Amino acid sequence: MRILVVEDDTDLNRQLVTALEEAGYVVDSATDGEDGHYLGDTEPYDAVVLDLGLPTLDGLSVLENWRRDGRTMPVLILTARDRWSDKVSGIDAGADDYVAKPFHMEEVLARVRALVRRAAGHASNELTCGAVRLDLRAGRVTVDGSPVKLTSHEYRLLSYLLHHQGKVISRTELTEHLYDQDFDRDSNTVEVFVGRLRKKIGSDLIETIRGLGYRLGAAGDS
Amino acid sequence: MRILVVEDDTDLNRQLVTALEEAGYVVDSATDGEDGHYLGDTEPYDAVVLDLGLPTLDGLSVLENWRRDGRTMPVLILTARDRWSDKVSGIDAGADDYVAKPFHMEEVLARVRALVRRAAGHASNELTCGAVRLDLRAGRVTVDGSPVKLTSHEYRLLSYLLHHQGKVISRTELTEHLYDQDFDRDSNTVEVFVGRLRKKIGSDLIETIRGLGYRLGAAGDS
DNA sequence: CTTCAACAACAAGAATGCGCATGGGGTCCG
DNA sequence: CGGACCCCATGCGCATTCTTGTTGTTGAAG
Repeated sequence: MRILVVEDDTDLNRQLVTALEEAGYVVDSATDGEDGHYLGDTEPYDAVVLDLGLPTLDGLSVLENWRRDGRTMPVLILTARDRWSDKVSGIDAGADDYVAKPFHMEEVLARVRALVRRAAGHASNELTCGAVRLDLRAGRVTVDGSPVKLTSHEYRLLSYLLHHQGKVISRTELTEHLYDQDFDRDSNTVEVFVGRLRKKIGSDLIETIRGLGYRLGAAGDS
Repeated sequence: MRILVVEDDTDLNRQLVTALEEAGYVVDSATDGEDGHYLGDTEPYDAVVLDLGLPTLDGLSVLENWRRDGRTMPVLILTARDRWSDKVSGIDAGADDYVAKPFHMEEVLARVRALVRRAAGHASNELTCGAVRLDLRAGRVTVDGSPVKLTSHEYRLLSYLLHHQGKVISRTELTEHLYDQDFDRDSNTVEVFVGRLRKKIGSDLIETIRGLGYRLGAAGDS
């Protein structure tokens, strides 16, 4: 999962990025409204953490522009406790959730988790497919009840596939969501990881759709 | 575990800090309401000892502000014996426990212990994981029944991990809770202590989650 | 039916970077 | 002064990641 953080306070920005990365996300960040807006328009994020008070372009405008351009990724607004009216305008502009500053990092993480989850249409913190079960909160994976040890990239890949069960995921989509901006596109890294994952969780789960990509779950054919 | 003490009587403040440090906590302190409020808002404490009669900003207001900002750490109120009504307002403001002045230091320590324990979801004063047993009251650790001698930092580390069994704890989280404000973040001190602790209590207990942090107990992997 | 091209899976080596052990220097204590 | 303890820096080992090359598979054209 790939997250965008737009926050001008460099200190807080770094904190957010660190915490999100520790939680297993791939994170890009911007410190002003224009950069943030550009990134959100051009890169496919699974969620955005957006501060409202930003230089060069106000957070609300950023959000409004995104929505006008048809960007639908979930957005978590950071707002000062006393700026209550912002919340109302934020709702109008298309925000999905709020956290008031100052906040507990834990709370932001929980809300981001919920946003990503909901955006993919899941209700619980556990994703399952066949014998595979992934606990988002503890970051733990089990197959048939017995725990499986995954490296961080394997975990991210599985998490993304589980969030989009039944959908055909192209290789480009995977690289875009599993890596940050600058990544060498022509390499078969993804295939290698799919292979490893299959070896660990069973090869019948991830289906290859030749020429298009991969699909997890949903025994349907094409 | 990291504790915040807010108490304007410098004498009492020092006593509290000393006693808590001797009990194995990392302690920050403030002598007026504003400083205290700021610290509680910005640093991640595991518990707070809060006097009510404070200069610049009343203790109750400090507490109310914290709660309104979503700070959920347990707070132990110090209140004068004859100000009974404070207790009621304190409950409303979100306090977790009380001690009436004058008090026995032992009582404060016991209550802080209980608060930290409950906040982590434990009922007893003994934390165990596998063969390791930690007695919070006596500050003693045994492995397979035989006592183990830990230095104060080793003890703090183990205590924190035991309080958060099964959770992945990042290095940043550890430094934040095991050290006070000013501490050089980029050094491998934490790893050194994890290494020492493993040598003393057995290396199979603390699991390394590469790139994320450490986890104690819960044999599951990810 | 054969051949060829495109694509995917796999294997194995190379490179990166993380985590760990070790030892020195500093500080606080008796 | 000596000892215990803590912090920090260096260097090594190894897990993880990435690349490269080869083999296998599919589908269409000759």
